[in-house]
Amino acid sequence: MRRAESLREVLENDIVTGTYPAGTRLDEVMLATRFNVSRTPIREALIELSGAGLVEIRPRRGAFVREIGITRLIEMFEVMADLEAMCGRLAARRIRVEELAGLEQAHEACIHAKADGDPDAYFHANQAFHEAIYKASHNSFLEEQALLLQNRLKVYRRLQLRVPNRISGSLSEHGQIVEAIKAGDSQRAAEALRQHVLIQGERFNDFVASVAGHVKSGSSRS
Amino acid sequence: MRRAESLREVLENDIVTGTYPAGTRLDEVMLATRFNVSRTPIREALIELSGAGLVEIRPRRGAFVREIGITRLIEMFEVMADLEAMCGRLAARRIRVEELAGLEQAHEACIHAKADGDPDAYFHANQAFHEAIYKASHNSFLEEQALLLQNRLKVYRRLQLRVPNRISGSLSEHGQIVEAIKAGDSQRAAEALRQHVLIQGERFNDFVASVAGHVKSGSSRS
DNA sequence: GAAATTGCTCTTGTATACAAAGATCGTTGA
DNA sequence: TCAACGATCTTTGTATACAAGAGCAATTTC
Repeated sequence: MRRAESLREVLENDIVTGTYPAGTRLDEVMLATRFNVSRTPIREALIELSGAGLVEIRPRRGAFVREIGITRLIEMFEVMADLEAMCGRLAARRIRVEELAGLEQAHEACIHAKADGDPDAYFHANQAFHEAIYKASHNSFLEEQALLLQNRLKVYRRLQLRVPNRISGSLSEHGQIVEAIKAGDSQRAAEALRQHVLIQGERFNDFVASVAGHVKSGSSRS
Repeated sequence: MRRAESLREVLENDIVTGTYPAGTRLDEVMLATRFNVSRTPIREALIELSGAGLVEIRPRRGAFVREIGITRLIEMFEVMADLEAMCGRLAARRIRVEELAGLEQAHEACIHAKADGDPDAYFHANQAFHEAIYKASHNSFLEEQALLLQNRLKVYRRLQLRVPNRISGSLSEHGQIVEAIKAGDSQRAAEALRQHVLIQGERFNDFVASVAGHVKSGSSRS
C-alpha cells in the first residue's frame, strides 16, 4: 500500500473521532514530522481527504478540517435517510436467506449491547446492522455510497446516542425494519428506514440546540 | 487556482468526453510533457480524479481510466434514479415561484431543441432541466451529490440519446414531471423522475446489448 | 495616534532528484 | 521449442529543493 493511503486512513480516523476537531488547520510540516515522512505523501493524503469531503483545501492557505454547519448536517442526514430507504427497498426484494440470518443476528447483537448498557458496543452493533442492509441491497455502488456517507456522519451519529431513550427507540425501529424486510414489503422497509435515519437528524438537531449554550463549538470534551 | 486543480478539470473533461477511453493508462510523464508541468501537479490531479471515481490508481502500476462494467453502470443509474426522485419529491414541496418559472423555461428549451432536431442542444437543455430540479430541492448537499453522479454518467447518458424515439419519450416525461411539481404532488414527482431516469438505464442496457456484437468496446467512433 | 504601505517570514505549490518496485526482454537450460 | 530465471529498464512513490503567494508586523506618514 502507498504511504499516502495509509496516512489518509489514520488522518480520516483522527478527524472522524474528533482528534482534529472541525476547523483545525492541518499543517503539512507538522503532520510530516508527526508521521516521519516528507510533505509529499501528506499532501496526497490531504487531497484524498478533500475529495471525501472531510477536509477543505483553501489554495495557498492550507488544509482545514471541514466545518459542517447544522444546516448542511441536516441536509446530509436527509440524503442518508433516502439512501438507506433505497437500501431497504431493494433489500426487501433481493435479500438472501443467509443474509437475512445475518441481519437478524446483527439485530440480536444490538439487543444484547443495549442489555449490557454498553453504548460503545451498541454503536458498533448498530453500524453492522445497517451495513448488513446496505449489502443486502445487492447494489454495490449504492453500498459504497451509503458507507461513504455513513462514515462522514459517524461522529455525529455517535454523539446522537447520548440522547435519552434514543437507544430504546432505535431498537424498536430496528425490529420493524427487520420485519418489513423479512416480509418482503419493500415500501414499508423503505419508509421504516427513512424515518429511522431522519429521526436521528431531528434528534441531533434538538441535541445541538439544547447544548448550544453550554458547550463551545468544536471542543466536545466529555 | 492551483495548477493541479485546473489539470483535473481538463483531464476530467477528456475522460468524460471519451478522449481517454476506459482502460487507458494515464502515464504521468506523458501527461506532464503534454501540459508542460512536472509530475507533481499531475499526480495530485490524478488522485483527485480517483477520489471522484473516474480514475483507478493501482499502486506501483499507474493510473487508469476506470472501466465501468455494464452491471455497475446499471447500479449507478439505479442510484441516480433514486437521487433524482428525492430531488423531485423535495422540489414539489419546496420550489419557489421563480424557480418554477425557470423549470418551465428549461422545459421549453428542451422542446425547441427537439423541434430543431439538434441532439446536442437537447442534451444541454435536458441537463439544465434536471439541474433546475436539483436546485429546487433546496438541499445543497443533495444537489452536489446529484451533480457529481450526473457528471459521472454524462458520457453514457449522451450515448443514450441515440436510441430511436428516446427524445420524444423523454420530453413527454418531462411534461409530467413539471405538472407534478407544479401541483405540489411530491409522490408523483418522485415516481415520474425515478422512472424517467431508470428508463435511461434500461434503454442503455438494450442499446449496449444491441451494438455489443458490432462495435468493439472502447472505440465509439460515430 | 491611527492607518496604510512595505518588507520579512512562513507556508504552500511546483520542480527535480533519488529509491524501490514492476515489467520486459533476453538468455539459458531442459 | 518452451519455460523459467535473471538483469535491465521503465515507472511509480517519496524526499528534497526552490519559487511564489499570503499573512503579519513594524515603521512611516498623515
